[in-house]
Amino acid sequence: MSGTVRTPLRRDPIELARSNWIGNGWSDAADGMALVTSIMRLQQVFLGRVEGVLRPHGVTFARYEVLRLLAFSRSGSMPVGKIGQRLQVHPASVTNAVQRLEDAGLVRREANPDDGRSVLAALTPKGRRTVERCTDELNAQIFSLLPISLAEQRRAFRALRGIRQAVGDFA
Amino acid sequence: MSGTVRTPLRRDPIELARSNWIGNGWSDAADGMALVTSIMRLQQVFLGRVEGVLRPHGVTFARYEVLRLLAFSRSGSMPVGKIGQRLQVHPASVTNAVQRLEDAGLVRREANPDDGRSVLAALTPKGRRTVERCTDELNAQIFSLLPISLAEQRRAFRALRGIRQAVGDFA
DNA sequence: GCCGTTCACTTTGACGTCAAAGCAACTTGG
DNA sequence: CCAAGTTGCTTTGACGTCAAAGTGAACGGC
Repeated sequence: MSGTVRTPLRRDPIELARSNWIGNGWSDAADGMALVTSIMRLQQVFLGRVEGVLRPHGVTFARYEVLRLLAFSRSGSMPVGKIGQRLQVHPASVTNAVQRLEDAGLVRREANPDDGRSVLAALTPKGRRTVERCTDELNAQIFSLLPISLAEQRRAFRALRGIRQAVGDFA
Repeated sequence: MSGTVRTPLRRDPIELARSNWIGNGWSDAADGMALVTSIMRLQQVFLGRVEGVLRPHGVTFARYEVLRLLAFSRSGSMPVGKIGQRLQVHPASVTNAVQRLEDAGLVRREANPDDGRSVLAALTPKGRRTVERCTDELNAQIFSLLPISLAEQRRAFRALRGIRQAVGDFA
C-alpha cells in the first residue's frame, strides 16, 4: 500500500478523526482514540518498510523475529512453544513461520529429548548468516534512522511500555 | 492470541531484546528497535481488544473504520477510493471491506453519477445504528480507559505524529 | 473523432494472525 | 497402575493486507 498513496494527505487524518470525536461530545475518549489509531497506522508503516528491507533476503518480519530470537539463544535452538511466548504470538503462527523457515533451509526441526510433545527449532548455518545480514540492514536502514530524536524515542518507548505493562504483557 | 498467554512473562521481552542489541554493539539502533517493536506489539494488543468489543456486533475493525468514516461524512456516502485514502489502506482492502459490509446490509454500493469508474459506498440505516453502538462501546471500554495518564497519551501521540509526518503520512 | 494513457476499482494469490478443533505425550489422583 | 486431565503442537478455516494483473471508463493530444 505504501506505493499506492500518491499524494500525502493535506491534513492528518487522525487529527481529523480526533476533531470529529470532540465535536461529537466524546472528548474523554478522543486522546485515547488518537493514540490507538496512531499505533495502528505506524505499525502498518513500519511493517511495510521492514518487509521491504527483508524481502530480498527471502524472509518476512514474522520469520525474521524467529531467526533473531534463535540467534540470541545459547544453543541456537528453542522449543516452538517458548518462541511463541517470547515473541508473544499465537502457537499456530509459530508453527507456520517455522515451517516456512525450514522449507527455506534456515531452520531445522528437532525432537526435544526432554519432552516428546515438544519440537525444537534450530538455526542452520545459513539461517545464522541470513539473520545477521538482515539485522545489519534493519539497523542501518530503519532502526537507527527514525525521524525523531533519541530522547523522544525513549520517551515514547517508556509511555508505550507503561501501556504494555498495564495490559499484562509482562510483570 | 490474547487468551493464549497464560502467564505474563517475568521480564519485558522488548527490554530483553534491547539489552541484546546493546550487547552486540548495536547501541545506535537499540532505541529505534525498541520503539518499533513496541508499536508492533501494541498494535496486536489493541487490535485484539477492539475486535473483541466489535465481534458481537458482527463487524471487524477494518469494517468499523469504513462505517465510522461514512458516518462522519455529510451525505453518509463516499467513493471507495477516497475511503482508501482517508483510512490509508490499499484499494483492495477497501473493496474487500465494502463487499462484506454490503453482504451484512450495513452499506450499499451506488454508481457515482459524476464518474462512471467510481463506486460510492453509502451507509444504510442499519449501518448507522451499528456504527453508533460500536463507537459507544469502543469509547467506553477502550479509548477512555487507556492505562496511562491523559498527559502521557498526548505526549506519546505527538511523538508518534512526528514520525508519521516525517514518513510522509500527511503534509 | 481516435488512440493511447491515466484512473478507479476488482480480482487473484501469497502471507500472517487468531480461534477452535484435533492429536499425541506427559502428569496426576485414587 | 490406569483413567482423566493437561500440555505442546499442528491443522483448518475465516479474515485483513499487500502486490500485481485485469477491466472498463475518462481524458488528452493530434
